[in-house]
Amino acid sequence: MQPTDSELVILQVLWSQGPCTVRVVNEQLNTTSDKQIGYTTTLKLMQLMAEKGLVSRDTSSRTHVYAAARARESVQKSLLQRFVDSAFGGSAAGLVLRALGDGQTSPAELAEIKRLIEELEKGKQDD
Amino acid sequence: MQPTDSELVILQVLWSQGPCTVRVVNEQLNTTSDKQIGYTTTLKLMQLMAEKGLVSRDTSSRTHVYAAARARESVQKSLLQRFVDSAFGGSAAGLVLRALGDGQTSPAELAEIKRLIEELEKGKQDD
DNA sequence: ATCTTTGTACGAAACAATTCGTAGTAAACA
DNA sequence: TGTTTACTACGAATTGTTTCGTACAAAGAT
Repeated sequence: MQPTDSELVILQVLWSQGPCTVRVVNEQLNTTSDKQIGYTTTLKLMQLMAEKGLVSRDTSSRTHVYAAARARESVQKSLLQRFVDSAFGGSAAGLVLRALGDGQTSPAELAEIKRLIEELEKGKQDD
Repeated sequence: MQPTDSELVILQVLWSQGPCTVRVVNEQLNTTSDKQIGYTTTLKLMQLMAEKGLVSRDTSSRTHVYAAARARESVQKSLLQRFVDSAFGGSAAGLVLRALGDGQTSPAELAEIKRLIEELEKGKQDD
């Protein structure tokens, strides 16, 4: 199952910080963004995420500890798949061209992408 | 304002076919996808899209004709911006690397992307 | 031992997206 | 002209997401 936008924000915290309590996540959200969000809102969201299987939780102590159930890369990949299909008619190349066309990408990043392309062209599959 | 997923599906029809009536769009949706959707559902959606400014409509004849209000490229660009921010922490390069890493991209497309990168490296901005 | 703090659970409200039924009207047609 | 068809408008049900208040229990402090 795919995370919603709010769920994704929480997952980002779990991915960068590792397993966290609700309080830590909630404070992270409130310091990172301008928008304030209530503690029980975060709690409820994370409980629903646990039901959906997006996160796992350790309930062995009173204060539960949550962890992302899937790796960041894996979730990004499936979100990307859906996004490419709906917005770019399935053409990953179309998306890439538009993403790079902005001139926002640094020379170093461009070089890295070029390197990847050259590897792909050398015949091998996968990253 | 950004289109929702369903709205985007309708926009895709309008972009590829040009201005259309509700009936044409609805038939397109029902032949393209497996899921059947009622005529009034499509109508309502397109009416809401007109209110939101996502489409314009010509009401001079009884059968209204709808057209996408913004160009495909422009909408793709803003959807992409949002997507990169929420799923890739703002890193377009990260997204590109993941999009290409699948091995789904054809050699011709890879070549085109490489060409774009080389142009960008040559110093110029824009696509 | 009591009071305060910190946690979970849960119900429900607020909002948004999607779906379709029904009503009414203009057009086409017999 | 009277009937059927094709269209728009609109209300409302349904579903999903986000929000938070309240209730209650465990832990910690006095």
